[in-house]
Amino acid sequence: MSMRFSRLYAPTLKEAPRDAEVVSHKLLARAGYVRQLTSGIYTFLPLGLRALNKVAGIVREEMNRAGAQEVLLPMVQPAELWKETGRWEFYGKELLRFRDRKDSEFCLGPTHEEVITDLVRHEVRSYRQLPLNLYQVQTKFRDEIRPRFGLMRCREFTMKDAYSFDRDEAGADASYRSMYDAYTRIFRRLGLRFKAVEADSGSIGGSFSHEFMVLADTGEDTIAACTSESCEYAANLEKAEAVCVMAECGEGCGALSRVATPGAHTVEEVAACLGVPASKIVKTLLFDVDGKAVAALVRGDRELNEIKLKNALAATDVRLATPEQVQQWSGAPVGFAGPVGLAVDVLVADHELCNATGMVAGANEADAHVVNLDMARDVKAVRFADLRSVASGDLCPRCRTALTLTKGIEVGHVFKLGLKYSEAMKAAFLDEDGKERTMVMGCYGIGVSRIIASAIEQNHDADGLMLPPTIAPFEAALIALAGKDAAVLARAEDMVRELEGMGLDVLFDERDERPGVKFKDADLMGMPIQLVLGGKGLERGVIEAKCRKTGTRTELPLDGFGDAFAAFRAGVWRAWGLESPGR
RNA sequence: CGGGAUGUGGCUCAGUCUGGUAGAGCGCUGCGUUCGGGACGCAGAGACCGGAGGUUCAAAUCCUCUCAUCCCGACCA
Repeated sequence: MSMRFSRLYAPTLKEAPRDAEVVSHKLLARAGYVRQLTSGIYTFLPLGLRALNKVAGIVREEMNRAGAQEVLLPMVQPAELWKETGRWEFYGKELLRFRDRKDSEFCLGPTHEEVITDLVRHEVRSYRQLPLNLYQVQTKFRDEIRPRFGLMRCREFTMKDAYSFDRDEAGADASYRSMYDAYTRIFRRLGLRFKAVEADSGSIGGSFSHEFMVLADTGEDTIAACTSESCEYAANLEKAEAVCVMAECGEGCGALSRVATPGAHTVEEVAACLGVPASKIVKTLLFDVDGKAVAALVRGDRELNEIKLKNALAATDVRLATPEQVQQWSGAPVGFAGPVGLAVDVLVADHELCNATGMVAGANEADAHVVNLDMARDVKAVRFADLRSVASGDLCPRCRTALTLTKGIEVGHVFKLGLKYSEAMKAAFLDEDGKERTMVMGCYGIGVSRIIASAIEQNHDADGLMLPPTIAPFEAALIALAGKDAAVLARAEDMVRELEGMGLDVLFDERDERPGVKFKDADLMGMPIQLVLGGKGLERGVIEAKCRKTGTRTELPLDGFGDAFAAFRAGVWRAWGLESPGR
């Protein structure tokens, strides 16, 4: 397929819109791929849509190869289904709700577990119909509290979501594995540098999950990965297990006593005031957890991980206590809470504090702390759990090598759901023995529109986008520097047809523009291959080829162009870490 | 929902402090010259200064309210 530049609706901008902050948003807007309509909602222009469709195409191929079948579920969903699983109440404000003319309640689908489970429970009755994996590429709507980062965190976005139904755990595990493998193939084919990591399963629920992260410094998520060559451990920071190096037991210390620490609220201030390292301080953080007062303790030099706290308490809502609550529970302003004599419902501490002695903690009164705190001796009714976030250099929970932290953008997520939805919605079948059993589910998402943004976050330079050949709207841009030279234009036309014959999508820049303008536009738009045909080149029988990613330029002979180009093209694909283009 | 910022031709911005009736660059239209890395000259078109109310002889500018967008935080595939 080819397109003439003069007819392409791709309004490029010399300057990025004021509101664009992240690189991908700036460049997508400048290159004429997308326009923002309102906060978190974008229009896809022809180039953007072509890229989106290229990604979706690869996703479809690999999903189909893995045995999944495509469907299209409604975006508007009735409240009844959501009430059945309890998510009408739990999903919160992110679920955009509205009423129709008959005053019935509906929502815009942020995800489709309810709808798919409803479909399948009506149609699947026998073990013979399982396993089943259905997927769709759909527009989702999530009324994010704060959409941001352009296409990275939208309210309206394109997602591929798949749902598997199996007769038992073993089957569900096989489906999960199959999707995990399909995702690995998909992201490889897309030419992205990515990593699969263990993840918290969040509000979707379920027993275990992996996220697929595109590695980019601008990512919102932090990944903890093992640095050992032989170990594959990698996890989202929310999930990464901390290895507890226990303090030596029975070291003993003097009696608990109170000391004045005027104005020392933070760990740093207390450490400076008393001349102790932060690791000898017990940081006491107060939370309102489902309405209960909770104190969570971690070492002063550690960061509390709220997700871990939430999971440790099997809670649904965790929020930091307000200053008023802190005053009420600890009897002191923020900064002076400590585990001794604290009026809270639940006291949890990180494993690391289990045998700690000689610690410093808040005294639960203004401007005072206690010293010589022995956790085992002085703190009663405390539970221990993994509460802290791992830090760079911490030990890998698998192999005890050092961990490293990197940033990533979540572009895919596979969950093993288990029985959560099938039980709530009674999705059951009869097995060989005529016994009724509940289906075991999994769900698998890919952020299709987010992939475009993440590809750019990962690949761009001062001149514009650089897109992998599998994502770019056109694999090649052919620039004809014709001027008044009709021969150049005619030869370029022939070349477009030849390239199409080789299976390429070509953007043919036949505009009567100055060369500089055409070069700038081509670089900005990021097509992986640029071909430049000019009058002088035509005389000499050559055409210039440039790889957008590496900047490499080569002259290819017009005589025998096909073979020369095929070799050049293969080199471009290799530069992207991709296997040679199939037809 | 807290904190911060910004709304002025299509785009990026100046003008606001110190009120006097709107500017620049880019883009756009026409003509001419130019033509391998966002050319140049000449001539044009294009703005109820986010909205409402108020103060004033006079408001883009001062006051009040409001809407929108962006950033940080809380939150979230």
